[in-house]
Amino acid sequence: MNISIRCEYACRALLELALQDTHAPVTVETIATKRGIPEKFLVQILIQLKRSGLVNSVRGAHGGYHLSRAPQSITLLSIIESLDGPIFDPLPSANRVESEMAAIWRQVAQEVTGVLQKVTVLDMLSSDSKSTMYYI
Amino acid sequence: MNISIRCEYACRALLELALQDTHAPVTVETIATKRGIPEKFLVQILIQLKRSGLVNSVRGAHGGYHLSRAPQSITLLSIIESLDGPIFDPLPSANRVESEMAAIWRQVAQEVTGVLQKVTVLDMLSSDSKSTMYYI
DNA sequence: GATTAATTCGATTACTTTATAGTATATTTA
DNA sequence: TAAATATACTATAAAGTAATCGAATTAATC
Repeated sequence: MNISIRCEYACRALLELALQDTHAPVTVETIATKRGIPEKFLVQILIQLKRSGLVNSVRGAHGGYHLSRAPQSITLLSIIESLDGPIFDPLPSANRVESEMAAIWRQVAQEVTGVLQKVTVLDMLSSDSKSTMYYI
Repeated sequence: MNISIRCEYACRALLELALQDTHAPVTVETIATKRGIPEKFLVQILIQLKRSGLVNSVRGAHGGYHLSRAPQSITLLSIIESLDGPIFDPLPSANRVESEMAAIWRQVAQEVTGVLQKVTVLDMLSSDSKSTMYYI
């Protein structure tokens, strides 16, 4: 029950993109340097975020990545699911068809989903000291 | 963001112990057989549950494991933390002293903690078809 | 055409989880 | 006290996942 470092990196990257209110593309290298993320790892993360439709990319000179929609419409749940797949899935009862715990796991999963849906990139932006000077 | 199979096994074992309303000890072998858990793996799990004070053990002939307190006072949070340590800890920002996401992660961790604290072994028992005939 | 930068692919390293085996220790019963 | 029962502990193997690196390819701009 933890957040993978992939998700942490993804959130940091999205924070950096969210600072570009003009949606101007930011290069992988810039994000990696400014947010302290291994560049090659970040590439993979951004590709997944793109496949899930959270970001878009522009190739070639002056290219890079930018958010595909407004920060307040990108939830923490969508970020986590983009990288790790659906939360609590598969249920830990893989070896049995359906364990005696399945109903409980489904209930917990639903409540956690609710928690993660309430948090958006805009919320992250508000608590990010690096961005405070910009977004006000 | 999933539940480990250790937690699943731990919950199944606790369900089995909770069926013994007299708190009579149940052997590892019995639990393993009835709940489909690898026996030697279960031993490790039960030792952890004992160290956390969720169960007690009796050695020797007619020994085994039993709950240390009432099912409704054992929460899912305490089970998960007994096996995996504190949830959302360490925060995924291990490489930085404190990342720009730390505040958000703490907030999410607190809300998830709340969800897991509300579920007890008694709740699990209620949704376990194997125990329905007994606990009513 | 040269440059810039994303995209894709393959391979590798490190770590964690899951599972098994064997031995030691404690308790009960006869 | 000997035998049987059952937990406690240690070590390690097997499997799976996470994280990282390098090189070649594709696409856009200048």
